[in-house]
Amino acid sequence: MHRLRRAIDSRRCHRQRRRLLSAVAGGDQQIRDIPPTTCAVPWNRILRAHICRSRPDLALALYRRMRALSPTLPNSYTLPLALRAGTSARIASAIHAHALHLGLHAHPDVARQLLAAYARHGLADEARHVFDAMPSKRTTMSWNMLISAYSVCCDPNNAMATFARMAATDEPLPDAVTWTTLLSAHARCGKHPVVLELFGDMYRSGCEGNAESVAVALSACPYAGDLALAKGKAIHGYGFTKGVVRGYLFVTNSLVCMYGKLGEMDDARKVFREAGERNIVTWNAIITSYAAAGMCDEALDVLVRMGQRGGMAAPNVVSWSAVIGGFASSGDYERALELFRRMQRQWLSPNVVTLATVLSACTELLAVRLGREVHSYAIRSMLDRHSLVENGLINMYAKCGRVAAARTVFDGMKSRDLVSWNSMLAGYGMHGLCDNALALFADMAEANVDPDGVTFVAVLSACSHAGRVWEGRRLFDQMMLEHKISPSMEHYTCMVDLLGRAGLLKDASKLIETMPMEADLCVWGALLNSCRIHGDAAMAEATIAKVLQAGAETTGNHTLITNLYAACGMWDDSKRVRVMTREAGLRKNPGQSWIEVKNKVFAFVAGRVPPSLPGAEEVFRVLDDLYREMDDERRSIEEDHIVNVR
DNA sequence: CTAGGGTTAG
Repeated sequence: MHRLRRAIDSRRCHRQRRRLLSAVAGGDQQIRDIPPTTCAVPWNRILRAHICRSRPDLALALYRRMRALSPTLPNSYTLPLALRAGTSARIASAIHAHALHLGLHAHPDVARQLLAAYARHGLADEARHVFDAMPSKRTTMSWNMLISAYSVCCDPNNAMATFARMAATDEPLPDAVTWTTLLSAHARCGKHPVVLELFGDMYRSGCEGNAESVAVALSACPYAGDLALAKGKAIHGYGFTKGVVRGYLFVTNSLVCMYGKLGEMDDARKVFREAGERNIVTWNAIITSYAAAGMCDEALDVLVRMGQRGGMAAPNVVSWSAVIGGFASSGDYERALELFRRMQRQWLSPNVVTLATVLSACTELLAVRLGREVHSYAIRSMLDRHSLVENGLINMYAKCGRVAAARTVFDGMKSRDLVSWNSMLAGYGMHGLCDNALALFADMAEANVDPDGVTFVAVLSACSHAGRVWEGRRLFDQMMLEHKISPSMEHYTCMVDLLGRAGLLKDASKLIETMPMEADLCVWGALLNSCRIHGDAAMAEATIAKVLQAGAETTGNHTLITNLYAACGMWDDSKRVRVMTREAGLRKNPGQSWIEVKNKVFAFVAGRVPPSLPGAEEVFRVLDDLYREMDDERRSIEEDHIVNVR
């Protein structure tokens, strides 16, 4: 019946099809001249042709034209084709609406393609709706598409629940694709331990591991803690026995990356060398491995070699971002920024990840000017509304002292994630704007965003800088009782600082005693600093005894203690520790800084007058003035603190 | 003439 009708349609529409084809070949203007028709078949053929030639834009234009001529023209063949051409969730919903209008939503082909389209774009609720209403028997494939929808929208819990629902029904069994989809649902939102557990479940259920699932499992290995390398090697071996290592690019790439992330450069290089085939991802994986191992020059070298080889694998944004990120995380921010410039000179467009990396380098260098330049670049390339860039901007502006600019970015965001809130709060905290921080913290609760440990570090340090003991104590309790966050060393450091600065030295030292972990140097340092501020030599002495007893024989520790004695006016003790330090053979690298004036670099080493500094006397006179001003400022702030505590 | 799964940069 179907075939007969298609034959009749075909003959009736033959002439129309030819006119359509020539109109389409002539470009978009001529599409408007296509005569009205009552037959969908010729349209469908051209739609299919466009999709086969990977021109979804032309296919969609044709579909729009078709509906403009007559909304009832599309049939059960047209809608699946249009859905395949759809490039956004919005288009998928529009075609769904057309299907409902035409009464074709229950047609098996239409329903299946609707489910596929919703899954591709991660509209899980809509996918679920179509799935539940599907007329035909549920197949493994339709289950897989629903699970995939949850995977795409980063909802591993519902992916798992759907998998459980599928397992509870006895008809369609999960296959390798079902398992792989479930694995990737967890991998893409960072639930790496679950990925490895599920990979084990998959093996135990008797499902054959294939290249795709092995690739996902390998990508999760570097996050498996102490057993990471052992697990990675086990899965490597498993893949080998299944014959999915050699000749499977995805697995090769996953292996290079896994070994690289674990710092096993020899293994990473070995897999890379022995790979029969390489693509851009393979090259980027080896670049990333070098960068992760801190071998940034080697990473750059590979990138340059890629460029010289020419042809197939030219370096792309990922290659460049990886090298830039490598330099940035090794602390060489200047090199990172220099490479960012070089990348732009090669006419390669940075993307949101590149910008986020570059912004973090700007932040560390306190390079607001360059940061603003990156901001304007982001606006021009329309990347400024992406949360990754926005969070980077908030962080950059806040840490560079432009708190108002940071707030402008924050206020302009359409949706704020935890990182946005934490960056803004930390910005207020580090500039002593405690009231702003506390107000924003209240807004955060209002917006139903759950704070995490980082949030509390930000607000607690804001309180400690402003001497707000009562608020700080309340927040600390709230963190533990309401939010069930167990305090980390950082939180204790904040609290010791808060209590100590306010002069509550006994409370601070009592808190250290009741801490569930061994206090580290930061915690002791906070207490000692408070002793210094309040001139409590006895408490300082007792504290130092405890630090020495804890036996942290590091240079920094000795220097800290020396300075502390000196600050408390206990010069004899200060000298004693200094001698002790020298005897222990510990020497601190002297602090250094340098400035560039007219292409000449002037270096300053702590405690040493530069031999060839013109106008040294003048410099030191200005410095003395500055010190005096800073001291006055400090004293007035401390007086404020005392007033606040009372 | 036909759906679903995979690797790299933060």
